[in-house]
Order: sequence, then structure tokens, then C-alpha cells
Amino acid sequence: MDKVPELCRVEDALSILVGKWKPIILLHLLQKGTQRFSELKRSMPGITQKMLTKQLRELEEEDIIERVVYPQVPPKVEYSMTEYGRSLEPILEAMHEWGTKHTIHKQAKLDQQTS
Amino acid sequence: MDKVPELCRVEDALSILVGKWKPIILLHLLQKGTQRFSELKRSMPGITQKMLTKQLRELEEEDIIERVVYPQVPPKVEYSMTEYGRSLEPILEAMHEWGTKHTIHKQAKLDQQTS
DNA sequence: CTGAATCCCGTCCGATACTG
DNA sequence: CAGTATCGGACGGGATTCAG
Repeated sequence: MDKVPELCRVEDALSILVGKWKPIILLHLLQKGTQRFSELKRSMPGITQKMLTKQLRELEEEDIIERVVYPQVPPKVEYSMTEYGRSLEPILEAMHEWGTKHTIHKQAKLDQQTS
Repeated sequence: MDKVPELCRVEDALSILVGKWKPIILLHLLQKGTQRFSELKRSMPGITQKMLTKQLRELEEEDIIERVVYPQVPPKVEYSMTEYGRSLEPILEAMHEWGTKHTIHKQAKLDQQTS
């Protein structure tokens, strides 16, 4: 880790993962491979088309995912992780693991207070 | 990684790191150990007292940092990472490393477009 | 020195409706 | 099917002021 916090690049990684639906979008693409817009939407109950579009566009902008449009009727658009995007997987895994422990940690704290 | 994105805990870890000043606060505490409120403030030009207080409170709430008040005049308050909080360090390091590469990646993309 | 209390603005995000 | 357009609420976060 850089000795100078002012020059740290943690924010750069963070800014890409932040967004109400980005982590879950990435997990779906990592686990299922290429997905159509409608498949992603079905996988995420509660998300609106507007939000899904926006988050996908932002991830595409950072080269994390790839968007392929098939010029046909009805339209077909496929999304997939780029090879570069896959380099985020270890971080997502680490966060998932830590998050799982944290959930337990918080529960233990609650139990302790209640007892 | 969990095979079910719906049950993923990435967000839990993310929610703790997110906040305009949290990563840098954590880096300062990790690198310098215990720090007084005023020391942290001096280390982060641009942060307001309100924001520093708020972010510290939120981190304290999650057991990531510890707050010790010395009842004296003038007041003295020291902050430090908890042992539990230190478990976040690998994640911060991974994000810093990834962020550094991403900065280079973006620059390469720009150069390519310009050429 | 270490805060708390206000005011205020920009952005995120949801709901809804419309389109090629 | 895969979007775009518009409206509006909620929230993060900055500037400033007051207090123990």
C-alpha cells in the first residue's frame, strides 16, 4: 500500500463498484457469462429499465463490460464481462467473503446486547 | 463466491467503505496508528469538521474504528482501528492495486484515441 | 479542541409513460 | 426487446455558525 494516502487509488476501484445495482450486475455476468438485457432485468426484480441501462452504460464506459448490438427486429443486445473486467473478480470475492463475516459479526453484537 | 447473486454480501462490505472520506480515513489510521481528531483533520485538507465527525461515527458504529475520549480541557479524542477493522486492510490494498492499474488502463485508452 | 445544529444544493434513484 | 424522456423525492455532502 502506498505510504501516501493522498495518492491512494482506492477511490478509483470504489467508484466503479458503487451504484445501487452494479455489484449484482457484475456477479450475474461473471457467473452466467453473456446475458441479454431482458435476462439481466428478469434476474433483478425491482430494477427499472432506466437504472439497468444507466448502470450498464457506466460499466461499459469503464471497459468493465462489453455491449453487443444485433441489428434485427426485435432488437437483441448482449452484455458480457471484458477480460479486463474479470480482473475485478478477486475484489468482489474478497468483499463478499468479508461481508459474510460482517453479517455474523453484527448479529453476534446484537445477541450480546440482548443477553 | 456464492452461486446466488441475490444472497451476495458484497454490498455489506461496500457500504462500509463508501463515503467520500472513509477510505482515506482508514488508510491514515492503518498507517499511522492512533490519531487525534485534529491530526486526522490536518491530514485531510478540504474535509470539514462535520464530515469528519460523521464518517468517524459511522465507522465506529460498524466496529471498524475505536473512539476514546479523554475527559479533560481542552478535549482530547483519539481514534484507532479495531482489530476487526484491520481485517479490511487486504481489501483496501487490493482496491488500491486495482485502482492503480485502472488509472494506467484509462490513460492507455486515451493515448490510443488521440493517436 | 471536538464537536452539534442549520441551511442548501447537486446527484442518485424510483415511478411512469413513450418509442423504434 | 431495448431502450429514452420527464418528474420528483431522498440523501450525501459542503459552508457556516454556535457550544462545552
